[in-house]
Amino acid sequence: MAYDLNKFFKAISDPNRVKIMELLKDKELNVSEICQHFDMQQPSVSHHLSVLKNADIVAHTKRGKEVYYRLDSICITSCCNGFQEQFVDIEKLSKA
Amino acid sequence: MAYDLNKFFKAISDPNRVKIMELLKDKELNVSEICQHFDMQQPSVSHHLSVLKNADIVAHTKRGKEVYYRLDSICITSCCNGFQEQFVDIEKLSKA
DNA sequence: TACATGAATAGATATATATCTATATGTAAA
DNA sequence: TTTACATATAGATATATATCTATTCATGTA
Repeated sequence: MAYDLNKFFKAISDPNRVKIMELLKDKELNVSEICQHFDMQQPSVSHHLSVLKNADIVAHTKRGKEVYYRLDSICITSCCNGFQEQFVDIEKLSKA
Repeated sequence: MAYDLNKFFKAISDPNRVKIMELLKDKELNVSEICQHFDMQQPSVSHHLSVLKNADIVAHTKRGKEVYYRLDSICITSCCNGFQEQFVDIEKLSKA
């Protein structure tokens, strides 16, 4: 099944999820560590993580009791580029 | 005031609005012409257009009774690129 | 095995948003 | 100067989503 671009954009259209992505920019973090940066309760953070995971924006690995999350940069790049290409004629743009 | 990236992603996270953007890919259309491609009523289409306009994704020009809408490719490009740069380390990515 | 801890899930509720109908506004033409 | 038409706005309602509390599940440890 083709990747759902709409799912990607729904996922990143929430500021708390974008903030999670920022936290994960260049390091893995587990759920508790992510929670420390928010006023939300842990289940809310877990909800946002599941939305991000469902859009393939993050991946996760369980190590012991903790679940570590990390960013999938390739997904971000391909979605952003794919969307652009869908609407922007590169040649036309370079003439502007 | 800085451009609100979240507003951009909220705007493009609705499939009907993305469809409007597709219709406007390489031509201007007025509201009635856009309506013909949807089952929604005209006020709903106007609502979506106002969301897109508010995010600077489309611009409009009134000519006589009609209001013509067109895509702002530069906004799309800069938002997609800006978002990518916020999360993706280009150098790291090219090594992958 | 019982207990403690980290994370996910369930269910309820509040908030945001998409859509509708009705109406207002602006413009051209009869 | 009325009338018709294109679009926008207002207000109501339905749907989606974010958040909360309570609970379950999984894992490690006493």
